[in-house]
Amino acid sequence: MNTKEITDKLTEKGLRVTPQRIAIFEAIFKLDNHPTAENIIEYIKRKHPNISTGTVYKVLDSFVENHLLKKVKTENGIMRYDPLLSKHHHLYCIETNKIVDYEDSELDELLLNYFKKKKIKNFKIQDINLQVTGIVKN
Amino acid sequence: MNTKEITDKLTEKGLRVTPQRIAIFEAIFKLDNHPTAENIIEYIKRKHPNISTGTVYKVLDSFVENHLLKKVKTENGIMRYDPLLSKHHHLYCIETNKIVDYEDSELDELLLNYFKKKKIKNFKIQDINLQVTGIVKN
DNA sequence: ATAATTGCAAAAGCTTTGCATGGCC
DNA sequence: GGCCATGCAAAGCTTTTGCAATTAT
Repeated sequence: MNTKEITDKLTEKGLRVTPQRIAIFEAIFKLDNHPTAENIIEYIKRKHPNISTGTVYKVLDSFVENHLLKKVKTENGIMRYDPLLSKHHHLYCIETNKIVDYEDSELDELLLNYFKKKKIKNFKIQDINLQVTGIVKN
Repeated sequence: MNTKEITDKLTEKGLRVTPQRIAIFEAIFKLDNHPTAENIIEYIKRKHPNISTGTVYKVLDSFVENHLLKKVKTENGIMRYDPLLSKHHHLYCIETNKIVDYEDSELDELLLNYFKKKKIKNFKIQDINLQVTGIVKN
């Protein structure tokens, strides 16, 4: 994801292109492990020491609203950010806090069929999300 | 769940029986909708105006550690508490913030079999949890 | 030009902590 | 009596907010 691609994505969504926004976008891809706001701020401050916390939070919110990122909630309540936009689930490593994306349409169909058959009363399903916790092996 | 039952449960776990602990346990059952710490505090203060925030958090932590409650993380990062201890999933209502328990062994088997067949590389599964978001209908 | 974005600092909101006091076993 | 739990208040941490100054279009 280079600067031109980021610029295009922002423009496409009607968002103004600023150095801060580009830096935040880059950081999320470079950091790669569903970073927290703090991770992002720390990373960016190396090159842009003046970026402010408030700005990063505002930009992240706006990216989530504009479907450029997804917000991922975690065990301890700290939010993390995910650039993978297609439907997917997450594997949570309880030892390292790593979050691994898990994408499989067979699983999604399985779940969809299950709930089609089961028919939960008094509840209209909008989204089904699997959280798998365990340990990453090496 | 009456006072005697609560007392027994606490004793069984080697926890001292105090009026605060009993009140907190009662509150969670009376409130019934996976209450937040704040919900619990507000409820208890009607009868026990002197109970302190710190105590409630400490007691809740200790209950979770001793497997008398489960902690439920939510969309916005505020923790909620669940007295249902058997394996189950949650339906999240995005309109009312209600959390409904969903228990079905057929679903659990389905998931278990799926992952037995799929074999995720480099990951040892400990727990599988489904989060279904949608709208409660009346 | 003008409307949106940034930086800064203050504050909010939930949760944790330390310590003296009090209560349970 | 001894140890554990409570109350209180302070502080911690993540996130939000308000506003003047700056910047993108």
